[in-house]
Amino acid sequence: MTPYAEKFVLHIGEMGSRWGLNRTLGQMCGLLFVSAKPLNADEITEALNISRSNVSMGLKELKAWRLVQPATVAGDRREYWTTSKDVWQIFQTLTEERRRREIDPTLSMLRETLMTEAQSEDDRYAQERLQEMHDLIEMLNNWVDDMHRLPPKTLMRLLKLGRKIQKLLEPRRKKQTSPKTD
Amino acid sequence: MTPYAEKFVLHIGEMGSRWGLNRTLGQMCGLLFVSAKPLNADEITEALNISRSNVSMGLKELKAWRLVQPATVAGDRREYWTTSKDVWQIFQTLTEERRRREIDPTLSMLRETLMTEAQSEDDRYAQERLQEMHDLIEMLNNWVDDMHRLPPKTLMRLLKLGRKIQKLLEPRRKKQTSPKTD
DNA sequence: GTCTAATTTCAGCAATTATTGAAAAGTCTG
DNA sequence: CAGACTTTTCAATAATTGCTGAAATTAGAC
Repeated sequence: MTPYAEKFVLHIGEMGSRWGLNRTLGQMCGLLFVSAKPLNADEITEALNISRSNVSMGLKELKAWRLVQPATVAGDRREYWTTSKDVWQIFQTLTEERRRREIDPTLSMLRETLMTEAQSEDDRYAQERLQEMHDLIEMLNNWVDDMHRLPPKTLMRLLKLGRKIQKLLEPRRKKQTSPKTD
Repeated sequence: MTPYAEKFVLHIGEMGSRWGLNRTLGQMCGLLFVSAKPLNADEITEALNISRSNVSMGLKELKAWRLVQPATVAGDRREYWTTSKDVWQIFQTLTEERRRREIDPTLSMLRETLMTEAQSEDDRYAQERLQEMHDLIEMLNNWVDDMHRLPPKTLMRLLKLGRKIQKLLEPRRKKQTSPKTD
């Protein structure tokens, strides 16, 4: 690994541990991401200075995260690995997987808890908070789903538009009573 | 803590560890969130069955995260603590803090690395990936900033609109050549 | 089938992270 | 400013998480 790539890979490793992966998983992703060609397990082992078995386990996990894909190299029986080279694609996959692993179980828990009856004044207060949390998460989920269904080009346009979007929204208002914008 | 709150608090604790906090920090937040009144450190200690010193350290960290606020109770010299009762507010704070702790340093690293000259073909390839990553993060950052600047009501309206927003976007197009939507 | 190269598994060890109790520091009251 | 109450700090330890090498398994070549 050149110093150029190394700096990036080490940093992404640290970030990985904050993104549901761990240091090694992050480094593996980072390495594959900046590598022009797919790498085999031995190459990863050497580049990251970790054991062969660690690489094997890491690849297994990254497969489960849908962050790496196998590739074949002609005339080589070993398995090679890549990531998507599209950062947006990677970001989406990461987001989807985290949602499945974190948000969905939380929603289930909230729904389940909200089904049980509140036994006291305190419970009723908690119930309200839980309901609000549930509704917010559900709204954000729907929004994310909706955005994913848009053609990527449209989505990018929308993101780049930023708050200018407000101008498209305003003509729809029936009244415009408030002079302040926030 | 009633069984009602307990289920929630324990779950949020587990989630906390995936959101940059840790189990205890998550539990403390969860507990304060569903409590109608501010709690003092001893009450937290008892509710969560952890040591007094752990609570003290936890509160210190949560202050740094801007997730808890001190409150005073008349005629009681001890310090009491609350969280915002507005989930959206909490979500925003969490997002801002994570950005400061995770995204910003990553952006700096990317910029710094992109400043150094590529020494090889491989470096040049890596450089392109880094540039793309940098640009995507920057765009998302700008978008988030922009959204925060909107009045909350408008933002909520926008989120609830989901992909219907596309319809507002389309009249602006000069051509409408593609019949497919994705 | 057998031989060889490649990959996976997993129990044990290492490293990291979280929690505690005891002691120190801080703060309010008269 | 003494005494009682409260909070904080921190070194020691507990718990968790990650990594390794040896052995087992799988897959391809002949």
